[in-house]
Amino acid sequence: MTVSAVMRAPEASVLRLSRYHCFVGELIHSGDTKRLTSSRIAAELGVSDEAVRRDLSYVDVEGRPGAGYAHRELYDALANFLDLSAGHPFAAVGNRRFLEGLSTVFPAETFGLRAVAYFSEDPEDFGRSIDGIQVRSLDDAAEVVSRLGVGIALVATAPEFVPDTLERLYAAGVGGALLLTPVLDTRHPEGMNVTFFRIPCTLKALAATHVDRAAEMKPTAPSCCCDGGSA
Amino acid sequence: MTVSAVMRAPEASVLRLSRYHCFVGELIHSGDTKRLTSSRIAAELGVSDEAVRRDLSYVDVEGRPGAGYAHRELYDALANFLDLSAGHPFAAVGNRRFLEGLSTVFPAETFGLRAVAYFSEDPEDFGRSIDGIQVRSLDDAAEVVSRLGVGIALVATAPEFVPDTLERLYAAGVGGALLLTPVLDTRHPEGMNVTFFRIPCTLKALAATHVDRAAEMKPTAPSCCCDGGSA
DNA sequence: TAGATTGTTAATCGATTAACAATC
DNA sequence: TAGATTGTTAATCGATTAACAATC
Repeated sequence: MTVSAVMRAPEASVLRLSRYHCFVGELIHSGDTKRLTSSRIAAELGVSDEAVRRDLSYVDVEGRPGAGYAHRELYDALANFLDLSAGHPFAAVGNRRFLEGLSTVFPAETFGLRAVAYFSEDPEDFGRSIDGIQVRSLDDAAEVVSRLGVGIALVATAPEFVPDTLERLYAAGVGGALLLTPVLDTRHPEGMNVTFFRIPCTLKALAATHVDRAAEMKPTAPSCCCDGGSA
Repeated sequence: MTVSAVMRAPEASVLRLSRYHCFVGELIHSGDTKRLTSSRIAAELGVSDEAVRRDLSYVDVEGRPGAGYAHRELYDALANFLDLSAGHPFAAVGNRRFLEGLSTVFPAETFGLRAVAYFSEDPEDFGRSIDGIQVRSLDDAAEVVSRLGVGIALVATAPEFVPDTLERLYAAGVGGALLLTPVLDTRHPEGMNVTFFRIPCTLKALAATHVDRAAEMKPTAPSCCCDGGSA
């Protein structure tokens, strides 16, 4: 990155950069020593190598022409850019069963993250623990969040609890939330960064595209999903 | 839609159209009779009204200038465009706990979808039921999927089972999958439409943006998240 | 050096926004 | 009719791809 040409990285780049962070973390973890070049990252992750270099230009790291990037250096630079610590803490909100099941679907440590607080909207869940972490009421959010220094949360409550949950998390100091509960209405605390992920909408979109009605119109274009149908 | 100007709807439009489908479905369900205009949809869903009209131009429906769209007509046209039936069936794959918890996070019927088959990779789960549906082995996928006419699936297995799961689903006739398990590698059966959703990457991206380092560079631009920070 | 790969500029592509005539 | 809203065209914006000089 040249010092003068500081510019905002597009959302899409930030998302890809976070994938590179996961990927390089995995390489380091597995003791990989092969050359780490933009085209290797690109091939592995299904993006173009120009995109990788363009994305990395937002990050304070330098590659070596002819050689590529140093694993650790790149990892640290990405972590720094993304404001991530080692085993970056996050909170999760949802019913106990879901939270329990989640940890096998998404083994946080593998990705350099760490669940440090669980909240539920169901009083029956309070006090029970998941992986040694007590499930608590959102009433405790402010205390827990500030004590553990949590800035981001995964939210998967029932739909009716979403607005309240987001407000309480934000009030407690959580600045960013990934919302897995589908809600149509996007209102949320001003200043809070919320990523809305809508399972039903994504499923519906899949129903639409898997028999692509428009396929007959673009016979020359490459097939829709071969180069990574990511969202 | 004019008949001659058939063109492929962009991915982003399809995703928004599926949100309109959810939204209009909810309006119908709640007996709403207020005018249904592009600007109303736009305001409610946090998109621009031009985008709504542009999106709807891909769909075989006509609005009435000065009046807007007929609820039912629009709903049916959207369902038709998206290839959706009423209570569109989908399968879900994951551990039992997660699947159980999922149904409160994502009440499918509310969104015009219906879980008709559950699969687990854990033999302990086989035979137990969730909401009256037996959890089965993926060995039964072909039979179940073809019998129930399932075309799409929600996949949330542990990471190591993902490639096998996708292959078996595809072999069983499932053409589209939403993958909630984070995987870096995007390889999947050719011809299968897979949407990769990566919880850890999205969380990391949130860590990056909630203290937006680049904010100081674009003082004139509107704040990043006020008009719907959707992904 | 020769080969490989970076970082960046220019060209392309696609999607969003603005604007407005058509029309209920 | 007058007011409101559609459908679409043109203008803008942003992101991706291509290309290549710089450089290890």
